[in-house]
Amino acid sequence: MPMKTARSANYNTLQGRLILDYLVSLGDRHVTVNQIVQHFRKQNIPIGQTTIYRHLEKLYSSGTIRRYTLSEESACYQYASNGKACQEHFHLKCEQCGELIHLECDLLDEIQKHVYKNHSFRINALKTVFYGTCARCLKDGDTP
Amino acid sequence: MPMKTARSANYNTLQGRLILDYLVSLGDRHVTVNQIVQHFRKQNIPIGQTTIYRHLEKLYSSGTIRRYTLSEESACYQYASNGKACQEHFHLKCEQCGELIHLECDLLDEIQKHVYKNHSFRINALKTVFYGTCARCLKDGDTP
DNA sequence: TTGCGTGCAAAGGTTTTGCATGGCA
DNA sequence: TGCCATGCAAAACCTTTGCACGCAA
Repeated sequence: MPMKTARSANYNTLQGRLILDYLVSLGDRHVTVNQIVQHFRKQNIPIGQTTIYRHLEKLYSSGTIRRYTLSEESACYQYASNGKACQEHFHLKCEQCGELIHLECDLLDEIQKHVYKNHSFRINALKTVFYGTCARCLKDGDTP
Repeated sequence: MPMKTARSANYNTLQGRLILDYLVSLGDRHVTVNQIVQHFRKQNIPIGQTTIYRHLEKLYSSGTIRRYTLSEESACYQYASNGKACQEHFHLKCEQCGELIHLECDLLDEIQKHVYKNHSFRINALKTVFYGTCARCLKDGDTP
């Protein structure tokens, strides 16, 4: 009998390939579900939004893409290009300009250890994003 | 003539008082709009959710309460009692059971300072959530 | 009396779910 | 052939808006 784990089979389908290819092609830009729907509609390859939601969920769970909740709008998704390396550091996302900063810093390593030791919580660096304001936007908005 | 600014008159109404009193009574805990609705419904003092939304908006604009957009759920509100409370700590969200943990820890304060000093990034602790696995779920899922 | 406050209903938007059909393996 | 994937429709949510009426000042 086939191992009936709680995981999906991950069939190789046209829609699945198209969605991932599109995200990869965007490089470090991020898109909303609606933008993805529009993209394929323009190409006359309409893909149901339900399908898109379900693929994004899978890709997000597996760490292939990142998910952001910028402002109060809908969620944004972005390909986690350098997959491996990014598991070992955190990400800073500027709420103003949307820039994503990869934070390579020993302090962050300490955080993970500290929170695990003292608070019994295992941080998932893949999904954790620090929101805030980047240096450029801090300068621009000095006197609002 | 009365200054006709874009601001409202802020009448002193029963509903307005009840809502603020409730938030104050919660101390540093935060609640969603729905929780507020339920609270008053239980007391047989039902207040329309529209009214609650509008009061929260005013209180938020004036800085009387804080607003969180934790995880992907609905917004949370909390009385800005002493200026301290939740803006000076982070939140941990368990990906397994969904529990939200308030992390009171000096180390986190250091993070903010460090990231600002060394990486010129101002972290928004209100928005930032650490995702991971809580103590209970770590135990439960030891051997999956 | 004036005009904001209230709350019902309805609309708007995002995301999820039910279900029958289609397609991968 | 057995499931999973797909996608339409509908539901489930959260939040906002329109409107008539009530109430504070």
